[in-house]
Amino acid sequence: MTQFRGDTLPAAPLIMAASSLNPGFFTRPADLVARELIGCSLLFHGVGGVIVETEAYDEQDPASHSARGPTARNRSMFGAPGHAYLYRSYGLHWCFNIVCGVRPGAAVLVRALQPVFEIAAMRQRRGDGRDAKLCAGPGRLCAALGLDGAFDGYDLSQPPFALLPSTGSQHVLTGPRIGISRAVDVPWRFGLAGSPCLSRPFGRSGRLPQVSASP
DNA sequence: GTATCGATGATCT
DNA sequence: GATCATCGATACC
Repeated sequence: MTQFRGDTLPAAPLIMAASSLNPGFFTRPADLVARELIGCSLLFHGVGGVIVETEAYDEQDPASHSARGPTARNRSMFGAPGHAYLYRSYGLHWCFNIVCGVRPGAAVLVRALQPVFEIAAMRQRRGDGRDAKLCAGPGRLCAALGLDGAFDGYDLSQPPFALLPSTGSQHVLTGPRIGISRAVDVPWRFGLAGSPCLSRPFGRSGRLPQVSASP
C-alpha cells in the first residue's frame, strides 16, 4: 500500500447527478473549449478527477499535429467533436486529447487532473509519489487512468468515459504551451490558479485568458 | 529548487 | 535521418 505523505489536495467537488457536457460545448474554438474544460471532471472506468490543465491546438496552428492535414496518426482529430484523440509521445507515453473546434482538425490536450475518484487505482498504476502528481502531465494522466491508443476515437459521452460539467466558475491562468518548438508564443495553455496538481507552474507570464472571438 | 540527459519508437521529411 | 504536444533519474545549487 502506498504511503500517503501528507500532501493536501483541494477539496473534492460535489458531483450532483450524472449530467454530461452538451455536445455543442465542443463545436467552438479550441482555445475557448480548453479554457472552459478547466473545472470539469474526466472519468475513465470511474477513475479520474477534475481537469486542472489543458492546451488548445487547431488546424491553422503550426504546432498542431493537424497542421499538414489528415494522416494515419491524427485521423481522429478530423473526426467528430467530443471524441478522443490518443497518440503516443516519444515512443513511450500516451497523450489524451478531446476533439473539438468549429472546423475539423482541432483538439484540446488534457495535461493534468486533480485526482478525486478511485485514487487508490491511480496509485497502483503509477507507483509511489505524491497524490497531487499522479496525473500532473499528459503521460502521467494516461498512465494513472490506464488510457492508451485502444481508445482513440471513442465517444467521450459514453462509457467507459464520462465528462462532467464544472460545478462553478474557476480562476484560470494562461501561458505558452509546453514542449513545442513552433508557435511558442501562442498562449494556449490553461490552468487552474493555485492548483498543486499542475504539470508545471504558470510563471510570471501567467495571465487571465484572452479567448478568441466567435468565428 | 533548476539543468541536463537517456529511454524509445512512430511519424514525417 | 530528424523530430518529437514526455518522464524520471541524476547532478548540482
